[in-house]
Amino acid sequence: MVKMKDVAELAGVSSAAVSRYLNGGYISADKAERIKQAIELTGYVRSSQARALRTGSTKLIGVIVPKINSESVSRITAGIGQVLGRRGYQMLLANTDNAPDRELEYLDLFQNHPVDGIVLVATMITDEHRRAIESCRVPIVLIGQHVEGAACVYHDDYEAAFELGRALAGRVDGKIAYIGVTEEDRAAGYDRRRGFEAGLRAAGNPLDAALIRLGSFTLDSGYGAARELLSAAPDVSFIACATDTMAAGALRAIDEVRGMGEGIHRVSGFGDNAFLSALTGGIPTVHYGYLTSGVEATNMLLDALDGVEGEGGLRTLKLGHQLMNV
Amino acid sequence: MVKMKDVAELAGVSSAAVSRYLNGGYISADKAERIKQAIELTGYVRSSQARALRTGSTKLIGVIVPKINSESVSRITAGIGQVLGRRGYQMLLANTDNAPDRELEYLDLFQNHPVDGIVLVATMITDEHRRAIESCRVPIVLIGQHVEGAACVYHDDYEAAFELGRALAGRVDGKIAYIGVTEEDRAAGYDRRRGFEAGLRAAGNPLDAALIRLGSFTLDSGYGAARELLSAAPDVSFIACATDTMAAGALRAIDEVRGMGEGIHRVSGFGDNAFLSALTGGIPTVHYGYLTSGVEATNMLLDALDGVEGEGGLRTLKLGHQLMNV
DNA sequence: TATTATGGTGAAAGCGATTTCAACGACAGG
DNA sequence: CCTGTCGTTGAAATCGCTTTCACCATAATA
Repeated sequence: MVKMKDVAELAGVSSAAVSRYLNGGYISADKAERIKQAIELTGYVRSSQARALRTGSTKLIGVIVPKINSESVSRITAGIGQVLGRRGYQMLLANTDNAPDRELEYLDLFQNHPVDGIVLVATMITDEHRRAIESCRVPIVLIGQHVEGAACVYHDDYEAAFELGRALAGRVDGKIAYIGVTEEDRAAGYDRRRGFEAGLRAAGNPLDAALIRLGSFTLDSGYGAARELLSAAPDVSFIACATDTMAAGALRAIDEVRGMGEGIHRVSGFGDNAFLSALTGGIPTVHYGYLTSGVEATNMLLDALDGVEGEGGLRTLKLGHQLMNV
Repeated sequence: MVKMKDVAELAGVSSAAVSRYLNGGYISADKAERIKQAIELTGYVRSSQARALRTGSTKLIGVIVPKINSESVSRITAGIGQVLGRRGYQMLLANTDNAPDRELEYLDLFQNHPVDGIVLVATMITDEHRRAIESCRVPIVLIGQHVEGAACVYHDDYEAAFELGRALAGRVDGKIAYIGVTEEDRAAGYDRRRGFEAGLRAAGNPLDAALIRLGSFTLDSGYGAARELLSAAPDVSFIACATDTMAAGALRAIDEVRGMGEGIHRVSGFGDNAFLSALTGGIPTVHYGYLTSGVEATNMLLDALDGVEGEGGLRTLKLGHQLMNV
């Protein structure tokens, strides 16, 4: 492996000069030229490990996600990856498989390991999380949850759910049911349900608490909850779900119970899943700019790292949403 | 930041002893105990950067994928991540956004940067790719394509497509069309089409070359190709697609042209997408163990790295498949 | 002419681990 | 008593880069 010293010798300069050449310090034109040629000749590439040890920066960003194979998450990571690549960083991906304590584990791992910053695609934020985030030695940006005192990029789930509820209340005749997710997930659990309830109430069609079920983000859980709902309350005519994935499950359940194609106008979701939209022609749902949230969060993080002072810095950013098919 | 020397001083030993303690070298029981306590007391964690510089190993694996937000890829990465986590490695993810030259770029980047090995979720393998893989300084395993002389984990797309074609030929009455992808993607493009054609032929119902279209892996491209097919050849009664995603697009096209719900028994795909299956009740498709391929490839790579000699080493591994809903 | 900038330069000091190496005490065998 | 072996040990040499620092020309200013 050719090292900096070799290049320096070949070019007849000191390695300090080579380093300066590489990092844009004082260097005369002719030496720069000689160094450039020596580098080309030898095919030298600098060891990022030595560099990392010396500078303390690895140009690595840790990204913690709850589940890699989910459309929303993969769109977010696509956005993160875009920015990272453009700005000369790389992504260290950690998948927690929906286990919130593995988030903590990785938060810990990443600090003592080689990352310059962290993007956490958050689900549940416990006190332990808050503490871990607080005491994190590298900058960290959250996506998907709004946490006081932490930098975050999120969507206003309450407001979106409110609008969806209000819009649906008018269009649906008959009873509306709701399949949510755990309220420990503040955004997708608590905010969406509360917002939806408030929206329905505002439109004069409050949600019957007996018609609320809990799913677990999966298609099957949506299916199961819907089947149960349909047999417990056969007069339900619409099932709103906290995610498009669960909505797909509910759709299948309705189709099974009431005949194929019936479900399509009887469920709503969150997330504007492309598959779902194509296959159903579009159920009522909320479109979030997932890719954008990845982009924004990463830019925010990298700005902080690269010391772009500007107006920005680590802060909180609420992104817009869009009601679809209502 | 507490470093090894601090721990050593506190424990009254040399840092060499601490290092040996950490790495399992000669150390007496009482010193080991003292070191252990000193570490606990100080909360010492060793700098992976210094370690990487000294040992030349970073415990990082580069993973190159064509597109992060696709179900197959995210299942593969889920598998990769599982094994990596279990075996003490971390994943450096690179997303090429379907640009094969960015694969080369990353292959290059990863070699001179800090990875111990590479998993390449491959699409098109050009000669340049072959050369890059050949000359790669770290071990590399391919997923999804069979390349002579390289370690790879793949599925037999030809055989699977053949079986699907043969099975469908009997069940479908009327003309069958095919929407494929670029043949530069040997597995998903060339092999699937060839196998499918051969399967139909074997069942005495050969594919009309005029009914073949080319998509680009996206839902929209499947939709577009199907629309075009349906108007160019209105007597087509079945559209086989090279991916489930394109099949979803074709489904929408058929529904639009011939009425809702019509498409469901008139398309087939590859990949056994969960959404598609739930929403349609299941179109004919091929189930691949994507997660398994990630797991197997990663184990293979890590075995090679960790010097597990065994029967294994870098080799090629063909995984099975399963016809669904035929 | 005597100063002070100013653009360039290389020697050398780390960054924080791992690993070689020589050495040491103790103890067994000859 | 001498020698060899065994289990341990710490000093010191790297790993490959960045960065300070002192220093040197040369040009600009007083």
